[in-house]
Amino acid sequence: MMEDEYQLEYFRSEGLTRNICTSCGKAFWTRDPDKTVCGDAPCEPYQFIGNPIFRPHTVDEMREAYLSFFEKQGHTRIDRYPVAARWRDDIYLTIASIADFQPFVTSGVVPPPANPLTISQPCIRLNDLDSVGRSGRHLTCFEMMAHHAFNSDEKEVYWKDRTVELCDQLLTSLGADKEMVTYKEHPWIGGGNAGPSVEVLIGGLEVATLVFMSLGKQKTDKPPIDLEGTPYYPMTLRIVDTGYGLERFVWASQGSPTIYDAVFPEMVSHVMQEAGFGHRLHDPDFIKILGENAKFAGLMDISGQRIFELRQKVADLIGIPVEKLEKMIAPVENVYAIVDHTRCLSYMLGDCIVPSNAKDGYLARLVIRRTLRMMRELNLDDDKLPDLIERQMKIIGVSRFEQDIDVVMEIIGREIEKYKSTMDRGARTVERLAQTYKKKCEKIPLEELVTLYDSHGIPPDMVRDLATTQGAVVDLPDDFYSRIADMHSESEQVQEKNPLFDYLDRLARLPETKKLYYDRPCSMEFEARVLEILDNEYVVLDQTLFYPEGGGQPGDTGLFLTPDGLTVRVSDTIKLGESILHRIAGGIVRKGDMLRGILDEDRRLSLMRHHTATHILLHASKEVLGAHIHQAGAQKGEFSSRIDIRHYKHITPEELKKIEVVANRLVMANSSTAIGWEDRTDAEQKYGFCLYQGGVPPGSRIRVVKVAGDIEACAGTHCAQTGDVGTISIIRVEHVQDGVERLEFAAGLAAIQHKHHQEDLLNHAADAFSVQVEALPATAGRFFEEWKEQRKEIEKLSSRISELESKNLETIELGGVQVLMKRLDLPNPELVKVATGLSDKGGVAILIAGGETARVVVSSGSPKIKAGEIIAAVCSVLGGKGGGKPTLAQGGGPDVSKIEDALAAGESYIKTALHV
RNA sequence: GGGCUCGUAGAUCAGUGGGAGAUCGCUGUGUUCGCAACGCAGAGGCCGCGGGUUCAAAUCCCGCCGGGUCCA
Repeated sequence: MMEDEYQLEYFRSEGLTRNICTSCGKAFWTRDPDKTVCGDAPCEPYQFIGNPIFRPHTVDEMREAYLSFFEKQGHTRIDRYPVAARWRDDIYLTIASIADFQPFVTSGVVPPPANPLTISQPCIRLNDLDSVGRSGRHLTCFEMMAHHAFNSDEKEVYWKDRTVELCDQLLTSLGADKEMVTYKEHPWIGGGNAGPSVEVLIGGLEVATLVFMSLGKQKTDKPPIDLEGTPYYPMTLRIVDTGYGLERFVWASQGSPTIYDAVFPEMVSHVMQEAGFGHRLHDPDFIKILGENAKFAGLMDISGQRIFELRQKVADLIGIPVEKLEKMIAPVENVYAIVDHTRCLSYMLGDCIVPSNAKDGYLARLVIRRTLRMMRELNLDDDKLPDLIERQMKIIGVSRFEQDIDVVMEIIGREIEKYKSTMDRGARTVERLAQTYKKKCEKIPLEELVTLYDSHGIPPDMVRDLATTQGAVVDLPDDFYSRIADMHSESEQVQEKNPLFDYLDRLARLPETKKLYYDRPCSMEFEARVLEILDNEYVVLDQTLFYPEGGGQPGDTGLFLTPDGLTVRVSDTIKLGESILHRIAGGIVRKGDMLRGILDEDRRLSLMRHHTATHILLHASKEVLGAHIHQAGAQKGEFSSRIDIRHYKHITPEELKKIEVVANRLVMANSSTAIGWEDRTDAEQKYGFCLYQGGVPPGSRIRVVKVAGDIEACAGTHCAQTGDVGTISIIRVEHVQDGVERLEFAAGLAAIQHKHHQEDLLNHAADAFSVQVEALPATAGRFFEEWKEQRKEIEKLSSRISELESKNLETIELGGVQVLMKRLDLPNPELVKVATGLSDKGGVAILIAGGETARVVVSSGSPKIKAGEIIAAVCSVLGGKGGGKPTLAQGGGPDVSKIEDALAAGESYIKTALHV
């Protein structure tokens, strides 16, 4: 597949030959004609440990060396993008440098910020979490250094030969020997795109991948190529997508045992000191063991069970028992992982991710909890985590982050508290469970472990450890986590297709609907010609003032006036493709007619006020709560609207009032709203990704709305001045999910209406107590207190009554048993007391209370008489049912007039039972 | 966004349709020079809220509110 793609003129002119790896069978290019293996793991072991390939560089030095090299080669240096991929709705985290430019640049909709360009993009990948710290080379967070060129028919920048040539020159500029480099052919398919690619290997380490993205699943006018049974079409853009691993370059430049030692020297030594084995850093035997371990780990894919194989191999080589090795290595691996994870967290939190139980916030929490778990294994106190993260942020450079370091510290502190309480709660739950199963002499079943993990977040190995100390046995299979994964994957659902999509073909023939609502946001009437009518339900016009649903703003409603003078109701407006559909409810509209359109003015104005108010509130929240505030969803309405914002704790009533005041100050400042279409790339560079609060709009140009300091890409209709909003009143705050707070508010007249509604509620409540509204809180409090006291008093009195009653009651003797049968109009608890007072002494009582319905209590102290059976007989006379235990039963029935008969039925039952 | 799970005394929790409970804490009291420990007595509950089913709901069903947790 694609063999021809690798016959580069550059390879030929430089004298490289194409060999086949005797180990893996893959083709590779090399300057050494005798080379037989491709140079990748596991075909070739690391050769650079203790024997660096490049001149020594720190992380910062290496990044600078790379970027300035490509700058000198005509590339423009671009600032890094955030690790939270807010410009995309398909991934949460930035996983590669090219992710910065997807989908709009790579699909050709938008020009790149520069061409060619170079960047060092921090990326986060959590796929190989288990290997981090152990393999010596895996990281959750790494910087992908890259140079990208975007080639089109109009502009050819450079392609394969130049890319490989630049790579060669870069490597030699860093001090590498060109003879050692191999280029392995590695066709690349992923994410709907494909193309030839080469992996760049040196000293047994893959340091870069050069991808030539040139094919896509999306249809173009060029003939397709078949790859693995799927047709791929040549793309309009051919993209040079390179990825150079910054950390791997630094590692290879230092030749240290692991990547972690090279990348985070200060952090590794700090955490080692904290964990109490810092002295080992200078122990040559220990360093040798680490080196051997890393070399073997480099040759293996260590996941799951493979870690045991690795341990065995290294132990054999060094000649110590595997248990001893485990004891030495495992804590160091934890140190490495902690150091990696804390840097990952610095980027996540520094780039304003808020930990949560959903979405990207969950990924942050996952990493935090993993880190805490490993710290506990090293006996490091939880409270040391903020310090570690602070150190990392300072090493990276605090100015490189948007989030305030104090906020990051507070977030971490809160997460530690949450983790502690989850673990404490978990420990208690496990303890109880262990006792239960221990008593039953059973193993704790898998099912319980699944519930503990899935519903309570308690990892199974913790359950096992805790249960064992309680003396219980746990049934824990090795493939626990994959079982959980299987369980979850069963519940996948299919996405519903938009039924309107069927109209797209018909609409494609029509000209784009002219959007009058942008030019004349305050106009409410217009004339337009009918271009098309779909299924007598949707009307398409040549132009319209009706705003279609979008950005959380509902579509406009209103009327059409036809040439015949008839009115047709417009119940909704929807955008589909480049056309705007007006949904009509009945009425007759003909193609070609000129119509007069009239909006529901009050509704539309209210929606505009709410939309502008949404932007103002977001800005006010940011001012009060911090830089991390961004929108997690919003819905506008005519009478109230809501905006969901990311925040790491509950908004207090004081903060809420402050937000409301700030928002209303912005309203009163009466600043003008500025709205304009801007080039997407320019806007992103100018305003940052805060632009995308309500999702990412498509297209090369975006509509930028500036309201009171807030700048967003937004398609909605807005007030011309902030003062037009009138007033903003926050109705309530709601906690939607962890890390997300919902503000519900009303603007303009709706705020006044809301105030009226609140007043009505208060007045009604005050009327019920016959007091003034001002006295309401005190009065309600007093009533509730008195109610509770009186309830207690009633309880006391009625138990006193039942005491007195039971003293006065006359029993009869039947077959040696004291029997009481009586109508007694007392509440049920007292009936029970009277009855059990007798049955406790061996007697039997049948008590019936009258009222709306009859209530029966039967109590028996005699083994011969079952209360549950008597009650059935008694209640059936009363037309009802009842039941209970042999000693005590309760029931009732609607037929109050039959109480005497019911007592008689009870008596005859007892007589039969006692053979009297 | 989807799934699971929990809301009962100040705290931690039992209670699978029929008498609201345990442990700790709290108050008083006894023993003590005093404290601790212990003995005795007592206070403390809209069983999250609202509907429904039932003769009867803390318990079953539905909705809401509030926590927790796993996954994408």
